Amino acid sequence: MRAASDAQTIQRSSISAQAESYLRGMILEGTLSPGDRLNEVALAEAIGISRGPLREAIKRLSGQGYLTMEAHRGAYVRSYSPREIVDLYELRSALELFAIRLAVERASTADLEALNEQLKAEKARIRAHAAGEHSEPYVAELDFHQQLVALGANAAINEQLQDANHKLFLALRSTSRSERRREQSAADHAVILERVMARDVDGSVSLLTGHLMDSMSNSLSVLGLEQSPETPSERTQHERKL
Amino acid sequence: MRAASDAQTIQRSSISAQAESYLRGMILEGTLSPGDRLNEVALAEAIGISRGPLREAIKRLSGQGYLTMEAHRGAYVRSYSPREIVDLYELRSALELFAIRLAVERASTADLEALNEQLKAEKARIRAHAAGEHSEPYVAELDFHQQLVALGANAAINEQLQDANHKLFLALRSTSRSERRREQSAADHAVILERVMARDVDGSVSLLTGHLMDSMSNSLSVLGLEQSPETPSERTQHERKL
DNA sequence: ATACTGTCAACTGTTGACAGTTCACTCCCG
DNA sequence: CGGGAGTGAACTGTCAACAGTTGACAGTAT
Repeated sequence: MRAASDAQTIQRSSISAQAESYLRGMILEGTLSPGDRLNEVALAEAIGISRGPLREAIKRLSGQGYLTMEAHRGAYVRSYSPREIVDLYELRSALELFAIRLAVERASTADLEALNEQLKAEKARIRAHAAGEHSEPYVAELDFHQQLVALGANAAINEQLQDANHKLFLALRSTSRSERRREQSAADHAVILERVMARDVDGSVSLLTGHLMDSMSNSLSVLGLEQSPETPSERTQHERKL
Repeated sequence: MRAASDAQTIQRSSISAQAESYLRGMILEGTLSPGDRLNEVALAEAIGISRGPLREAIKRLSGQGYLTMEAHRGAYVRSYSPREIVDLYELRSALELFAIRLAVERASTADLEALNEQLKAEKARIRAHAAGEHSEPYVAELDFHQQLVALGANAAINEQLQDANHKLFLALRSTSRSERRREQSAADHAVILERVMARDVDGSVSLLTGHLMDSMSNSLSVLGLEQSPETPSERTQHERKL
């Protein structure tokens, strides 16, 4: 743990708020992995605060779903079962497919063009990173989805989507994505955005549907899971029809 | 406040967990209204616990979005602007419209029939309650949506939907619904369920879309708001097309 | 050797006291 | 008589000590 020094440097706002973002950072960046148990005294000492504010931060994060708590046994970094991962993908689909309709309706042309520029820049960056091997590109890809949905101008949906994306990111951190996949993904984005700029609701929705499906099935296969733990044929069939 | 006596009686699990469900109860049942400030010492004393666990409960509820916190000024019961209410309605639509597709795919005929029976019973109850004036029927209506979505068998979506419904319930508590509306709503439910039982995806989706739109526009007009605070024509147009 | 029971260390849950901030009220000055 | 700085009560933020629970380990009986 890099702990204390960093926390000291922040030194602003309430200690419990600091602890919260510090902990969230540790979780999101992988210092704390799913399933890990949080030892209060050790953590508090490492951060350089007392247990009170730390406990409050833990409670808040558990309210947000990043931690689970067992009575008298402490807090654990939440881990996700294959089923829960599929559920999260579906949740994400529900939000994005609705949001893209809103975006087609509401987004200003200027905003869309700005996003388009950004997309081009990212494409170039991916090529440049040919063997660079950062995990950034995945974050960048999430960014596209996030920003596209943001153009739907619905704060509640944005918030939920960001939450779902964070959790998926956690659940899938271990899986690395192939160069090939990344380029495909970027290409998909471009086509989707093109349809949105043309204000084509049905086209946008169907392209995004396909993109989300690909993304899910790819992640699941990398994890060594079949598409659908329960009812393979039905589930696939459903996704196709959507 | 009825406070201490009740809390004493519970006496199980951790005090902070007690405090949490106690507080959530007060919020959901209206003892605490949106905008109210929570005084820690007074609340703690009323419940009969010390401030530590109470603060933890507050932090957890704020993580779940029921409370907002201002530094050195305490916790407030979250209140919703008209815009946020519209956003919540859209979030709910996004979740339900996706979930009903899942339900059409996955729900067992037996489960659907059970829900159908329940619906009939409720219809009868609404008639019986002619001038009974309970707020229950609204809860019952939420129940239908909740259960229908539950048949989609996606825990993440269920959870988010329940959350959205709770928040809408809070935001709209003051508005009372006419007898006429309630019967219309129950009738809608019956038709929707009928389409689901026929495994008709498109029919279910379009009926549910209409039902959700009606529900939203009705609530907003009761609140004295126009459908869309921002761009009336566009927004309405969008909803129609959906 | 195995199963059961009692003990102990480690950790979480809770409390009351202390420190710092905010807000409202008062008092003074223009 | 109105407005602004000063003061104090009330409240939130933080801490360190205390109490209760859990799980593991060792010791004993079968």
